[in-house]
Amino acid sequence: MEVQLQIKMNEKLFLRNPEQTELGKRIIQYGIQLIHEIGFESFTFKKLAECIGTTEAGVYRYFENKHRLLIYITAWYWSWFQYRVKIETKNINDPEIKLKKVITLLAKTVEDDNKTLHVNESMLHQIIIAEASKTYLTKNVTEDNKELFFKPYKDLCAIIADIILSYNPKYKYPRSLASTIIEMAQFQIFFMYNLPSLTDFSKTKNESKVVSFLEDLVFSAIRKK
Amino acid sequence: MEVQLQIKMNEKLFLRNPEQTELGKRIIQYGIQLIHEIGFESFTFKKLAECIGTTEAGVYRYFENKHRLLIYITAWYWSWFQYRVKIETKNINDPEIKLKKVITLLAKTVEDDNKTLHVNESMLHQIIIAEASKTYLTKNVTEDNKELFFKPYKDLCAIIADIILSYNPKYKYPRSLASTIIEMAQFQIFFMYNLPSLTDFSKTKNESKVVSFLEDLVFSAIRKK
DNA sequence: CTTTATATAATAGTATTGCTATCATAATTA
DNA sequence: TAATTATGATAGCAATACTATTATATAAAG
Repeated sequence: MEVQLQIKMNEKLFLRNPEQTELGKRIIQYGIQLIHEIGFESFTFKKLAECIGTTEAGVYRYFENKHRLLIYITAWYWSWFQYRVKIETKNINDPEIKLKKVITLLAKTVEDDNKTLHVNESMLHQIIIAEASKTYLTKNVTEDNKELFFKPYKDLCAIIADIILSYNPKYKYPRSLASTIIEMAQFQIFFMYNLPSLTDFSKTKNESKVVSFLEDLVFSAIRKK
Repeated sequence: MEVQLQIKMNEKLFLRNPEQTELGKRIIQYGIQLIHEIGFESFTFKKLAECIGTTEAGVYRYFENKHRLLIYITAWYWSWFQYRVKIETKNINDPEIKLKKVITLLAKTVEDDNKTLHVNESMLHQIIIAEASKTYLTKNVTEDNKELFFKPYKDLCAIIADIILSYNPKYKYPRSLASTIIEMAQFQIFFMYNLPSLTDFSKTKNESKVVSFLEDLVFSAIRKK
């Protein structure tokens, strides 16, 4: 039996649904690969088109511009991540264990999930680390936010905030702590590999250390005093 | 008596020292203004040139490209910030008070410091919040890091890590906590204004709340248990 | 007081980026 | 069989990201 995973995406993110055609799927697949390879700044639709044997105009039929494509794959990632959180924390009632599970999921390298054929999740995770902040660090944040482009990210933040509150209902900053965990999971990994003196993990380069740091930080903050 | 502040910048950041000429200073002054106004993505040397009454080629004589200019002003900001930390924590021995001072400096709006005539620090702070991550989230990090472009940021991180250690010499993650404080001071403020559901400060929009959150986070983590 | 160096202005030019538009054709669907 | 739909092929255009050349004004050095 084969199980396949389909994620329902915000329709305003694309001009034509890339999940529904062969070319569309290749745009996503090789888009992820190319951004990973050369970085978002050097990435162009022309290069992507050459890479998948179509024309620039062909890619533009699916996405308004490369920034929209980045938002699309980022939103896809966080939706997928939320699904993982749900299945991985299923039947766990202890909020401490739940929270630890989430932190591990956030900071540890993912293996490619074969349920989504054209998405390499491991590569995607690396893109999220290096590029995802660029989706919202723009003059368009407010508009893009109104279109609900960041909904998957915000929903995840709300889910984590809820776990925090169920651990300690009196903790005053559940959402800020949630967004801190998410962002720092990405940033500390990026720093560890690229600017190691900004972390304490320079020698080992082990994502478990990031997990330990975040767990210590979070549970110190929310432990009932 | 007039006191003026000069910050010695890494020579590799520019082609010609902008501090030493009139045009150079205008490039910095109006560069900050224009990036603040239209965002780094829309910012071009052509627009800047028009804005200050020179030509595109004129600006290129000072900076290799706009990314270098962004690194320059970011490095300037962190150098200046480090100087502020030094004078503001002078004669304070208690590491707790020191750390609180640093957090306040990080998260609270700065007033324009008249010691630096051509730099509007308040505007610059807003650029740091929205654009500074883009200096290192590139495929060039490693190279740029080797050229010491991020030294001011890393030095500040080390200074904060030292204060953390003097508060609790046994704390295991002083550097990661330091970079977390710095990054989160910027991100929580950005979220508060632009994606408020990622924070707990949506209604008040008050930077003091960010300070409270960070203080709570930091001192919970480093308090001796 | 002349020579030299320095800073800028003015202009031109080129490759790449970031698009939009049009037309033809192949493959599906009604 | 007709009508969509998806793609391919080609063209074109304005903006971006530079580099190069020449002229001129000014300041510093001899």
